[in-house]
Amino acid sequence: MSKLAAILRQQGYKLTPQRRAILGVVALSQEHLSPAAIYTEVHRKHPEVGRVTVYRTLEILVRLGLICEVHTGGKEHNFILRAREDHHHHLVCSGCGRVVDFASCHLERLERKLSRETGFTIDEHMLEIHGRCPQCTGGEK
Amino acid sequence: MSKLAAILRQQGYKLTPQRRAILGVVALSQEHLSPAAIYTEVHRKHPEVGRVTVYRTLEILVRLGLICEVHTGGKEHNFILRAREDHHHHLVCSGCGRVVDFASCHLERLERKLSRETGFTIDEHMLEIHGRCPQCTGGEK
DNA sequence: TTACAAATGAAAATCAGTTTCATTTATATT
DNA sequence: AATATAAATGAAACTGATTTTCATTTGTAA
Ligand SMILES: [Mn+2]
Ligand SMILES: [Mn+2]
Ligand SMILES: [Zn+2]
Ligand SMILES: [Zn+2]
Repeated sequence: MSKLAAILRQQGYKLTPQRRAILGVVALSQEHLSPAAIYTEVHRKHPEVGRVTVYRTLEILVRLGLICEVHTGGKEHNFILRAREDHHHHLVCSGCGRVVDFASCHLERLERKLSRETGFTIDEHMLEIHGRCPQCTGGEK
Repeated sequence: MSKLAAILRQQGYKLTPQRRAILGVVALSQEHLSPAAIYTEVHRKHPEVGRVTVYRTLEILVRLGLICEVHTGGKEHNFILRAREDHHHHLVCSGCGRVVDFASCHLERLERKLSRETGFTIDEHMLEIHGRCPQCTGGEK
């Protein structure tokens, strides 16, 4: 039983063949994946898995913090396995979708300032930087 | 003739009543607006303006760099006049959904460092901070 | 005026994602 | 193993924002 499956089980979710299949695809991919891409991949080996189940499984994985969304600018949602660090940010290439992780962001001072000025209690932040990777820079879109 | 209208004209776009109306709404708003919100506002005074024209005009304004998109996390696109600030970020209350805007984020050094290390050309960043507003702090999830 | 490419909008299409609901199934309990 | 049952599933219908199509209108230059 995979790591993800074990966590799902432990959280009280049933371990269905459909979920196993989806978890397998998500866990093995190094790239960020759209629900459609996951569906296509899963469907190849397990034609009994429906699109709705892909969406629902992704929803659970996000809720449990096992995957996170990558905002790529397109109209589809994109998800990627969450790394273990608590700071996990993305540098996304708007040309090819390539994603570079980074962890340092030095937002502590900004957060303290905002907290002081607004009275908010700060829990977390989401930071994404968009640009073009070396291969996509130069070649026009 | 407004500033925006003049630029449009100068770029070879025809100055239609519909575009004047849309430009007026966008130029006067201090907030970021969705196409639907702009349509509603414009439609009040100029019922002859259709939704499609709102979308098409916004597309032109983005292309000319006169407005920019604000990523709010919702499903609608949101746009705001470009002139005002380069940076537009959100502090979001996870309790009640209240949103506070802020502009300073001091990510220049981080962006330079990432650019140097990865070879990426940096275009923009999206920063969202989540927490609980004064009214919601103390309450449960 | 005239000419005509540009612009418009009603309607239809698209497209990702969500909801509904009748049916199936994983798992805990006998 | 048999049973009970809430959870999970998927086909189909729906949603809501955006896009496309295309017949008609219009701003602008000549
Ligand atoms: Mn790239
Ligand atoms: Mn805002
Ligand atoms: Zn961070
Ligand atoms: Zn709040």
